[in-house]
Amino acid sequence: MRTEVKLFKALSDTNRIRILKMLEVRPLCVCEITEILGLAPSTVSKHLSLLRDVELIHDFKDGRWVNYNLNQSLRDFCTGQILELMEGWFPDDETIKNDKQQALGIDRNLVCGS
Amino acid sequence: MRTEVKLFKALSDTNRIRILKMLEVRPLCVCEITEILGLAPSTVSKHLSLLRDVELIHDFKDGRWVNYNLNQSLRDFCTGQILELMEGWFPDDETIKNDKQQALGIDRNLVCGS
DNA sequence: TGTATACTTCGCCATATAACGAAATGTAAT
DNA sequence: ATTACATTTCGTTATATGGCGAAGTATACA
Repeated sequence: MRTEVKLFKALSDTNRIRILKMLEVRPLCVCEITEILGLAPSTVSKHLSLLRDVELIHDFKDGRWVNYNLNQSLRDFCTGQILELMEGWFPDDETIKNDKQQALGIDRNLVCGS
Repeated sequence: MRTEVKLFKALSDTNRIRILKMLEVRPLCVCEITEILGLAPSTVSKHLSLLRDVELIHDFKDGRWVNYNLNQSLRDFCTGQILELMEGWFPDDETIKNDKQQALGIDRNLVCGS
């Protein structure tokens, strides 16, 4: 039961939900997510490591960037089911629509180190 | 998004998960749940009102008892989906198996006011 | 080798949460 | 009416959480 409670805890935060939903669009690096959320990098990093701990997301390096994407392998029963379910959620949420729009257009070379 | 975050928060606690799973067996009154969880009645009452707030459960009176059961009507998209999903979860969890066993056998006339 | 950039870890603070017991409320039975 | 019992509300306490900035780590480029 521990795992599942941790999974729900990971999902119990607006900013973490926003991250998951923007990763539906495409993989993003930390500074892109930071830019979209408007939080401190350290805060975003903490959210990401929490989401990674419960295997909702996965990270892979690309040079100096760390990219995050949704866990595609979905080995874990509960986690996979929840991610799949949430694909149909928030269709009309303005924040999420806006986040996704930004995720599409954002260019890390312009955003990072600005 | 508020609603969904509140839903996940409601699910982010071991005791509340236990309550939901024991209510799969049958409706229970507060003192029965209190007995099974081994918590103070005030604590259980608070958990129940939290679960009711997000419409995961429903209450109905029976004399001096307040019974709680799972929200059957499942009007809300997310809540219903989650409840349905969770029916397949925790099949081997010892705590939950034991809780359900107790829920089956418990008699409020013996348990309450003891 | 040194510097810039991306990210993480750490330490701190404010707020949220889960627990309890005591007191309040509501209902049933005497 | 009074008493007993079931439940809820309130006040308190300890711990968890989310936020930040500063310091540390890692990678690329000059």
